[in-house]
Amino acid sequence: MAGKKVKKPTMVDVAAKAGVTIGTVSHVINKTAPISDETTERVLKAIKALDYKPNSIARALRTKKSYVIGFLLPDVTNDFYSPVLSSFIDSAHQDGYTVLVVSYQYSSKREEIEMERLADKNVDGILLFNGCGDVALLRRMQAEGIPIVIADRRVDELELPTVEFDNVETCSKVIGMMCKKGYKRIGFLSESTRLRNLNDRYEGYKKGLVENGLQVNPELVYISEDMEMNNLEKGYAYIKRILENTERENLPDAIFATTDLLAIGAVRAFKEAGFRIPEEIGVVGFDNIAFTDFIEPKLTTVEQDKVLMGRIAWDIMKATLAGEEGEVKHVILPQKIIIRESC
Amino acid sequence: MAGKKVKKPTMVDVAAKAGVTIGTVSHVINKTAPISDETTERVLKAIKALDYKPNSIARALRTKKSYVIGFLLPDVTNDFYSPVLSSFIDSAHQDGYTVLVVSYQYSSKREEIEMERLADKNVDGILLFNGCGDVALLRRMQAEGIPIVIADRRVDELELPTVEFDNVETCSKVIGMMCKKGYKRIGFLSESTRLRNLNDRYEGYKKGLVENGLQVNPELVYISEDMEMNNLEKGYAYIKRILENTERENLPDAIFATTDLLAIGAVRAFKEAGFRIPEEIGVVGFDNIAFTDFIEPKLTTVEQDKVLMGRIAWDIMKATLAGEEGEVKHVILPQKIIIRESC
DNA sequence: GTGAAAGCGCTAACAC
DNA sequence: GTGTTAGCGCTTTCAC
Repeated sequence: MAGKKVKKPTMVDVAAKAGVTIGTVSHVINKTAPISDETTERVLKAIKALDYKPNSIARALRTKKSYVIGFLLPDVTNDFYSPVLSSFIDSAHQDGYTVLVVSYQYSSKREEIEMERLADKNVDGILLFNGCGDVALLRRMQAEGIPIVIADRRVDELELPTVEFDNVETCSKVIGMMCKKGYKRIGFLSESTRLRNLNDRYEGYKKGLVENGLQVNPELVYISEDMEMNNLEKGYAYIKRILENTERENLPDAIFATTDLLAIGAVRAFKEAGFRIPEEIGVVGFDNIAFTDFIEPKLTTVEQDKVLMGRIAWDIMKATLAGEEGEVKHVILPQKIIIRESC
Repeated sequence: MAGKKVKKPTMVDVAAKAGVTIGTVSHVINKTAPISDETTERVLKAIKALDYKPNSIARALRTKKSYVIGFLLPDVTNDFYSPVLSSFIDSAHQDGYTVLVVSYQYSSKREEIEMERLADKNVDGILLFNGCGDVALLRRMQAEGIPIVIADRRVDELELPTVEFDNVETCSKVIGMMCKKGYKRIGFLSESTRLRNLNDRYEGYKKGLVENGLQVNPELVYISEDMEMNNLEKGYAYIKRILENTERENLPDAIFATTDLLAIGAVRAFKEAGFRIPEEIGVVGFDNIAFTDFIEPKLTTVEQDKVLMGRIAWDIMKATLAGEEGEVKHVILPQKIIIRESC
C-alpha cells in the first residue's frame, strides 16, 4: 500500500512547463524580485496545473529556518499544561509555525536529552515548560544561538525570557482574604513543594501569614510526598488522618490547598467528620476546574488563564525569533481569586 | 540576544580535522561501509572535538525521510485524546521519531487544511485522530504516497489502517449487564451523537436492548445538543428537567451515560430528587475518570486503555512506514466494564 | 525582468 | 577501505 510514491513535481517541472528558469519561479513564489505580470501568470498557471507545492525541507536547508518550534513539557496529559500547549500551538500556527511536542515526564534527565534532541532536529526555537533545567545546558544552547523561552518557571541565573503566573503574590492575597474572614489557624495542603510553582505557593502562604500578623505554624503545613495516590484521594486521606490524630483545639480552622483536587478531597473528609464548611472550616483550592462549581459547598479557588499563558509564550517566542534586541522579557501573569461558598 | 549564531560544524569540518573526505565521515556515522578501525577512531575523535551533530534537515532532504510524524487531533486539552497523544509520542520517540501536533478543534474544514499543511511539511506519516475526514482528500493523500493511520474512527470507504475501541460491542454488553440486574427502562444520556464514537455507543445501546428482548423507547433517549455547558452541568440540568416534567411511572429505572461527567451530573440530580442509587435508579458512566471512584455512590463505568491505543496507533504507523505489504490493519480494542456501586 | 549558477549539508553510487 | 562526485529542491547573488 505504501511505496506508490508518485514523484512530486519540483520547481524544475514548473519552470519547464512555464518556459522560464527555476530562479524566476522562486521569485514569483516568494515575491522576491519584480516579475512581469505576464510571466507571473504563466508560472502561477504551471504551478496550479502541476499541483506544485514547495518542498519545505529543501527550503529549510537553504534558508536555515524550519518554521518548527519545539515544545518541551512535563506531561501532555496534565490539565494545567495541556491548555497552555494547546493555546501555544494555535498561536504559533497563525504565524505559520508548527509545533513539535515532546514530554519529559518530570524527569530532569529526560528533559536534558530531549532539549538536545530538539536542537538536533533543527527547530527554530524551544519552549521549555517548567523544567528543572540544567542551567549549564541552557547556557550552552543559548550560546549556540537557539532561541529558548521558559514558561512557568524562573531561571534567575540566566538571561532567558520567561512567562509565569504570580503564584507568590496570589497566594499571599488568598491568605489575606482568609484572614479577613476571620480564620486564624490556616493550614497549607500540598503535594511535594519541590515543584517550583508549588513551592512558590508555599512562599506566598507564608508571606500572607506574616503580612497579616500570623505566625507560620509547622503543625499546620501538610505536605504529602506520596506519589501513588491521585490528588483526590490524597487530600481525603491526608485530612482524614489529621482528623483522627489531632486534638480538636489543634486543628486548623481553614485549609488552603494548592490544587482543587486536593481541596475537594479535603472537603469530603471534613464533611464526613461532621464539620460545617465554611463555618467551622474554610477551604480554598487552586485552579478552578469544572468540579469546583459542582461540589457542595461550591469551592472557593484561584483561576489561572492558561490560554493567555500559551499566547504570551508564543508572543515572546516570536519576538525572540525576530531577534528583537533590548530587554529580555519577563512576563508575570496575574491569577484571579474566585470566591464561592467554601471560604 | 539572538543572532549570535555560531556557525555549526559540518561534515566538511570533521573531514578536514580527521584528514579524510566527507564520504568517509558519512560512512562511519551511518555504518554504511566498512571503515578501518583506525580511521573510524580518528573520525570519531574529530566529531567529538568539534561537537559535530549531523544536520537533520540536510539528511532529510537527501533521504526523503524526516523522522517526523504529524498527529492531527480534535483538541489537545481533551481527557480522552491527550493520553492517546501522549502515549503515541512516547512510543514514536523510542523509535527515533518526533511528533508534530496539530489540533483542528472539531472543525472539519480545519481538519482538511491541516492535513494538507502537514503533508506540505514533509512529515513521514500522518495520524488522524477521529476526524470527520473528507474521504476524497484522504484518498488523494494516500495516492500521493503519504502513509495515513486513522484512530478512533472507521473509514469504510477507504483502505486505510485504523485503531478504535469496540464501542458498539461494549455498550451492548453494558446494557446486557444492566438488564441482568433487573433494570427494564434503561435510558441513554449523551451529547450529540454526531461524533462517531458517541454514535457507536448509541448503536450499542440499541443493540443491547434488542438482544435482551427490550424495545428501544425514544422517550428514554436523552441527547443534548447543547454545546454551552460542560458535561457535568449538562447531565445535571438534563436529568433535573426530566424529573420535573415526567410522571414517575414514565421515568427510566436506569441511565447509561456516554460520559462519566454526564453520569455524575445525573447522579447528583437523582440524589437531590431523593432517589436511591442503585436501588431506585441505576447509573452507568463511561471512561473511568478519577472522580468515579470518589463520588457517592461510586460510579459503575467503562474503562478504555488510552495508553494502549496510542501504542497500537504507533505500531501500525511504524508498520505502514516500513511499507509492510499485505492486509491493511484494523485493530479493535476492547473496553472494560468496571462495576462499582451505582449499578 | 529574467537567466545562470553557486551552494545549503548531506547520502550513495561508483571509482580506485 | 577510502576518495570523488552527483545530486536532493530550493534561494539568492550576479549578470545581462
